[in-house]
Amino acid sequence: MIINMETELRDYLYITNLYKCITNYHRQGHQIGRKIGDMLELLTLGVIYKKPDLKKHLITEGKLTGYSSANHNVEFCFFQNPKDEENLFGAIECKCVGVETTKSKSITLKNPGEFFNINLSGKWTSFSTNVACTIKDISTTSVEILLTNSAGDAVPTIYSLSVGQNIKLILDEHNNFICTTPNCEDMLTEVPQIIRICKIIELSKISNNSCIFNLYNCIPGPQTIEKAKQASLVAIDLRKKIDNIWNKTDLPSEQKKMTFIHVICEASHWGNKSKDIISTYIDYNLIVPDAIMIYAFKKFENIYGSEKMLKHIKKSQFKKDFQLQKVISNILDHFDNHIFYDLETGQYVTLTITNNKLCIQPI
DNA sequence: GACATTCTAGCTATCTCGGG
DNA sequence: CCCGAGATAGCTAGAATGTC
Repeated sequence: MIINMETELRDYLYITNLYKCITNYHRQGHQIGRKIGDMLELLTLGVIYKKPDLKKHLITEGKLTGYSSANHNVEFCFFQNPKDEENLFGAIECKCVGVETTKSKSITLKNPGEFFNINLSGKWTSFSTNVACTIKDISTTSVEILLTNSAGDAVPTIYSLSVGQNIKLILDEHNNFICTTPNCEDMLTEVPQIIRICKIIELSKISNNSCIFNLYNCIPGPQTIEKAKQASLVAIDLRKKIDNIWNKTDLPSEQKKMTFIHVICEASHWGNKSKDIISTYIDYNLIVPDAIMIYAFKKFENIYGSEKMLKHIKKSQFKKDFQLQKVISNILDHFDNHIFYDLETGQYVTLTITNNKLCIQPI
């Protein structure tokens, strides 16, 4: 199957569907975030391995020195002569920026009947959805809360939260208000639509008949712009060194020796300014659709189990582990090798070597 | 091979600034 | 003055590397 990108592209920022998937694993942000990056690299590596003429020029984690003398660790480097790492002609850098979960405040409540409010509204909404969370009962290990919402389109609901558990208040792209079950085990099913606002209520602890709630905001990757600057600098520094030009349009592409490709996932976090930066300075920017990343995580979960799967998501494992190579290859096949979606032309592309140069080609 | 150290890259807290 | 968005600064898990 080929993912129709119309189902994912929007003209506003939203919280990626991949977030729903990885939330189910209940891992720490750092831990799972790194693995998303690694999965993106594995898929990219899988594409390269399917092309023997690309693979034979490949060096992974190469240290490249730019015009400025700065060193850049680039995930995938292509040399005409890979043995001696001579004559660089291509580089691929992968970047992902996940959902940021920031604590907004901590609230302590003592008696049944006490409550706090959470507001879910955005610039685009003409109304505001107010959610009131009222304490019904406090036991030694759990708290019963009543949620009512001003939109009136959901009946008041009672939840029982154990210490450490959370519920998520969500406004989807059709302005539906949804509250997940405590410690939601399958957010993909519970929240089928695209999420525009997500706030988390977590029961932090219970002591002396009072309970403490932590409130979190979920924000779609505000630091994409920093990643954009970082990737752009690497592209420029290498371009100046190899082709002696600053700008990607300073030479016709057939006269350039080197191509820099940037692969991103969770593309819905990349705002216009971030996209403008990378498309100004980087030759090609390719998006891996959320649906492919989600499918890959599900596949790893099925094969390795949710406990052990993270161990298998790493590049160093890929080179020696033929089963892992097969898993990745099958994932790519499942999407008819339509993995990279070109940000600028809006079509799926594949990597090729043409006239000793790294190129992309529409498929 | 076990343990320590360093490094990378993604996550999060804080600061700043502008609009209401 | 408050709030929220954008920008910056700082933090940390896991991988890579070094040391014994």
